[in-house]
Amino acid sequence: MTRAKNGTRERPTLEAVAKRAGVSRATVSRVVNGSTTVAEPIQEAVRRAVRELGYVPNLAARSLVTQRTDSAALILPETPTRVFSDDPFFHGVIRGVSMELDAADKQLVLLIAGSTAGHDRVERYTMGRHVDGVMFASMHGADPLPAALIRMGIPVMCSGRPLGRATVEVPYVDVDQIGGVVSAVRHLLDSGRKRIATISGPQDMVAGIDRLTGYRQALRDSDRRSIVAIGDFTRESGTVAMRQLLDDDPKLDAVFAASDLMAHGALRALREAGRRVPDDVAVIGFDDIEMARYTEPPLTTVRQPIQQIGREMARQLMRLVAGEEIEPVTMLPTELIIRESA
Amino acid sequence: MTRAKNGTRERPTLEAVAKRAGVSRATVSRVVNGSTTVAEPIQEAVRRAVRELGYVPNLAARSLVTQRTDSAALILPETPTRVFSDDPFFHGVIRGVSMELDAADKQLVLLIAGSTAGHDRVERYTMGRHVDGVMFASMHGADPLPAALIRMGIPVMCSGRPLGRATVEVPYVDVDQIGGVVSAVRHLLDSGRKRIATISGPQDMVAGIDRLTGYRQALRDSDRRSIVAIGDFTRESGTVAMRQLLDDDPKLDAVFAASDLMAHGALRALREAGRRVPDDVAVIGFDDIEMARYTEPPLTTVRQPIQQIGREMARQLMRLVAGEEIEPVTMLPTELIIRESA
DNA sequence: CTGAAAGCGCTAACAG
DNA sequence: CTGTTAGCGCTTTCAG
Repeated sequence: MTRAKNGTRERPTLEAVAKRAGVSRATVSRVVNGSTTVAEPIQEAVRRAVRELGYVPNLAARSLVTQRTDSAALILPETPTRVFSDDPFFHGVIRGVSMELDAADKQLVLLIAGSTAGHDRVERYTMGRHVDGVMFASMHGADPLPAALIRMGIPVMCSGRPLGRATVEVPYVDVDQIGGVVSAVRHLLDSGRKRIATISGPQDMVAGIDRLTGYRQALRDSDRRSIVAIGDFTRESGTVAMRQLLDDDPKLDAVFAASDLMAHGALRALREAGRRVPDDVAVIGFDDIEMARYTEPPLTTVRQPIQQIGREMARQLMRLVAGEEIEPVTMLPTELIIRESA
Repeated sequence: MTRAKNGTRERPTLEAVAKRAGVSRATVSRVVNGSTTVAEPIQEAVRRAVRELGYVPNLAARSLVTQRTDSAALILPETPTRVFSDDPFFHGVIRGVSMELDAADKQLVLLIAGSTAGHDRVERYTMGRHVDGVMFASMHGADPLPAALIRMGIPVMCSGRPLGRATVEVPYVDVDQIGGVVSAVRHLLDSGRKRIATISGPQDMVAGIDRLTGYRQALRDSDRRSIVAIGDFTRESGTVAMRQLLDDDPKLDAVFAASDLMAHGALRALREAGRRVPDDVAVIGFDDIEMARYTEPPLTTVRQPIQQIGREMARQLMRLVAGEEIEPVTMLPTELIIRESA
């Protein structure tokens, strides 16, 4: 049997260390926090006492007075299943955020909140000032939490423009979604495609909305009509959407999919339907994930710097936490990567 | 420009709410924490004051006195890249932990610590009592942190037997690795295979060590000699190891890979070498990941209940946090799943 | 350069 | 049922 220690085991406090070292609590605090204004011999004595007692500062007590925790949260309002799917978005953002926070010696706290209960807990956790700042990735619909946190004075950064009319300004970093899509669709137009369809992303997510907007905008300037099917960014939904598109308009000769995963799914549906890519139908994706180079044929796609989104979010957040001013929106570039599929 | 609020914006405290509602701090505290021993009209008054002021409890202050945070950490000592690779282990454990913590209304705090600096931060974070308990998954080598936390009186659970001579007992949940491997190798022996090789996992991880032990143990009872190559659980390493194995012993007729991913990689190397599976060489993997059913041929494998590892870790941890006693080791069963590859 | 004193915001006896 | 009181463990003026 293992006996639960239950936290009740006496933990040495500053007081204890002070007594042992024969100094005051204030002095111990200074040494522990690296103040240089303490005489060397005393510093040594304090450090020995710390070591002997195994003293570790109580962070709750410290942050109660300093109002800082030296940690930041990244909130992913998704189920673990989706976070760990083969969509490399989360992976990239987390990597970027990690790197930047590492450099600032801040602890990254990852909060995954797929369920409603989870979302409520995250709200309590962040509003309760367990972290110095909060980042959001992959928001669905118009989540009121970012604005609520800002009203509480807690720094917030989002990846992707937050949906909903903001009563307060929520800063965010995004990539030039519309510009990227427009250049993709233009490429299709320029190469003489007549019937250009799109497989769009979910319309409760800003990336889904913006990419559809980009598609419509690019077609508006031409005389082509739009042909739309809705997916949810997954491979499977791409296949389903492509089939439907072929049903709707058997003569379509190009398709822009709002994610590489959906483009991959579309490739499969096209193959099943006996269409050759790019001869019969040109395909363009979005994201430039690793896999895009290994599909048959390799995917023309719009590259977005996912990892940099994470870095930029973290960097701006650190500035906010430090009390600096920042630009409310940071826009990162996208780039059309031309391969064999279009 | 967005002005940083920097946390300095006056946040209403219990005191403020109490004054506004015309009651004492204690009463407000009772209402906020759902005590029923407060007269209904007063409760209502307090709730209104809370609403009007937008009061949110300061969790640092609360946990300073309650000694609880209502959150638990799951530590993944890996880089984000590996955590988000196609190895479904992390995904499964996180899912299991999430579900169990959800049920207990505790916040899951995910700490990813690939670098040394990251590991140090995690140490400070957990030792500083930011969480009520700590879980470890996928430990490498003999990490001293679990034992250190236990000595501090912080409840700890590990997935997989912790390596290194423990000065204190670190409770863990594991699956019956050895039993699973033994049944796999027996299956190979029973079907008449003579030269059974293994692609083992990394030897700084307990899963890697135990599965190799199982292999050796099963062969010890027979007259077969062991043929070993070391991988690191990734698909790529499986391919490399299989090539080497074929070099070492071109006549081998069976291979046990310590993970399905490595088995998948091995399949590829075998195909390249012109070996048919299972006719020339039988292959067995470990994990029973989704993909195992879609390989060519489908993989015979040892199923381990990954998600349940997470659930069990979280459940036991909650008991420790509650001050209950638990069994120091929880063993979960494995099961040989026979498909076409062996 | 060091110590004393005053809280940070909250909960939990203990009285009344 | 409600208010008073006493800290939780730490940092930070302010004196000395």
